[in-house]
This record gives sequence, C-alpha cells and structure tokens, in this order.
Amino acid sequence: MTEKDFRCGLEAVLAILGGKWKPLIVYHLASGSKRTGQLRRLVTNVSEKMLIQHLKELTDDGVIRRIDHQKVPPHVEYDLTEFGRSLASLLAPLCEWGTYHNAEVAKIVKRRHQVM
Amino acid sequence: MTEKDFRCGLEAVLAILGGKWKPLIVYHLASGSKRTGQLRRLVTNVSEKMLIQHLKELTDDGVIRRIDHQKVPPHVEYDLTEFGRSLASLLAPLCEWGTYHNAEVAKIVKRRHQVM
DNA sequence: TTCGACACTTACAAAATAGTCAGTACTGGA
DNA sequence: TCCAGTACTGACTATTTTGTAAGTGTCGAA
Repeated sequence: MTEKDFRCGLEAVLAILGGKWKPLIVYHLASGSKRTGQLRRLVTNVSEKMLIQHLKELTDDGVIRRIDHQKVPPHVEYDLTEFGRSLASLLAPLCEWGTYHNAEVAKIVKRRHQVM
Repeated sequence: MTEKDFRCGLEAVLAILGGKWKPLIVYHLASGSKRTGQLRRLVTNVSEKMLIQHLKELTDDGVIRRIDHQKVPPHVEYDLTEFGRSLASLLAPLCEWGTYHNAEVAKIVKRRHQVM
C-alpha cells in the first residue's frame, strides 16, 4: 500500500489488521488485558518474535496500549484502546461466520492441498 | 495453515479471503457479475496474473462462479455464489468502518513510513 | 494489414512475511 | 547453584506472496 488513500474501506481495515496474527491478538484482547506470556499461550503457534513484532506494530498504530509496570523481572500488559475496541467489535461477526462455516471451510482448505 | 481446524472463526475467514486482492474482488462482485477485464479495471493496480490467480482460487473455493460463454474471442463472467454472497455481506461493515476511519488510518500508515 | 481487446499462461525475479536460534539482565524456587 | 520464567533484541534463513514481462490464438475495427 504505497498509496495514501483507499478506494474501498476494506483496504483501510487490512492496512491495520493485515498480518497473520493481528486479528487473533485483537480478538483475545477483546476479553480483557493480557500479559505478553499469556498472549503467547493464547495465540497458538505464534513465535515469540512475531508476537512481539505484531504487538509493537499494533501499539504504534494505536490499536492496543502497552502498560509497563516497571518491574524486574519485567511485567508488561496489553489492552485495547478505544480505536482497537471499535475494530474488535467488527471482528465478532467474522468470527461467528467462521465458526458457523467451520466445517465447510475446513473441507475447502483440505481440498486445496489435494488438488494442487 | 497446516492445521485442519480453526480455534477462532477469524482464521476460517482469513483462510478464504487471505490474499491481497480477494476482499476487493468479492466486494466488486457484490454489485453484480463482471467480466475479467472489468474487474481488472475496477481492482486498481492488480496485475493480470494476480487477478486471474485469485479468481481461480476463489472459484475453486466456491466463493465465485466462472461463466464461460464459449465464444471466440473469449467472453467470461464471474459472479458470487451463495457462499460468496454470505461473505460479501460480512465485508460491508468493514468497508463502512474503513470509510469512516479513512483519514485516521491514512495518518497511521503515513506515520509508519516515517518512523521506520 | 496492423493493432488492440479478449482471457488467459508461463518463466522468472523481487518483495513481503515468517521462522529459528542465540543472547540480555534479572528474579525466585528447587 | 542451577534452572525456568519474565519481556525482549538481533542475525540469519526460509517460505510465501506478489510482480514483471513476454507469449498464445482469434476477432473486429482502422
């Protein structure tokens, strides 16, 4: 996205939530603030590097807030900003759709690996 | 996504619509069937190769339908299946959010390029 | 008769994205 | 004392995704 403007609002959403784990992070934070380690366990399969990289980007973009308790050993929490919460509320219907169509989508993805 | 199952419905949605231009394609088809060339002009900046590759994947996944009029020179149309239409209806609120937050997101993206 | 439009295909290159693994500085528990 | 956990960083590699540029065969208009 080198362009400044989006011709479809969709592109704006993707500019913020594009990234393998970002929607998942926002989704998990919708139920309350979490520590880094908690997120690492919740977002299954995410590597430490990617989690932290995405957390940093989401923080920079104003979607989440980083709360550093200034302790040693470190104690850091993340939660959604207002902006982030407005995004999270968008994600809910997608989640429902995905849950409802879970089996169908799983079949589609499986077929893909066979045909190709 | 090597796993068969999704723990959040979100992952299912992304499994289908993951791809730079797929949401845009579905969005444009929501307003009626289109010919390949029309889509190429509507989805700005998409290369011919990516358009056709994504169209093929969406067709294989049952999101859109390819209608070949068996003419020479070729005349092919695409439109949404029922499944695709249910996805397109999810996209509408995202579009609205993006349109509403357009300026904000544009600012965020611009800032990103400066800071990094 | 040359040119563009049509809907593609293919080979190849570049860029974006993700992953592994080691290391940091400190603490508390076994 | 050794080891795991805390939240990270950086070097390096691998994979995935996207892009570029050329070619295919047919038609109708200039």
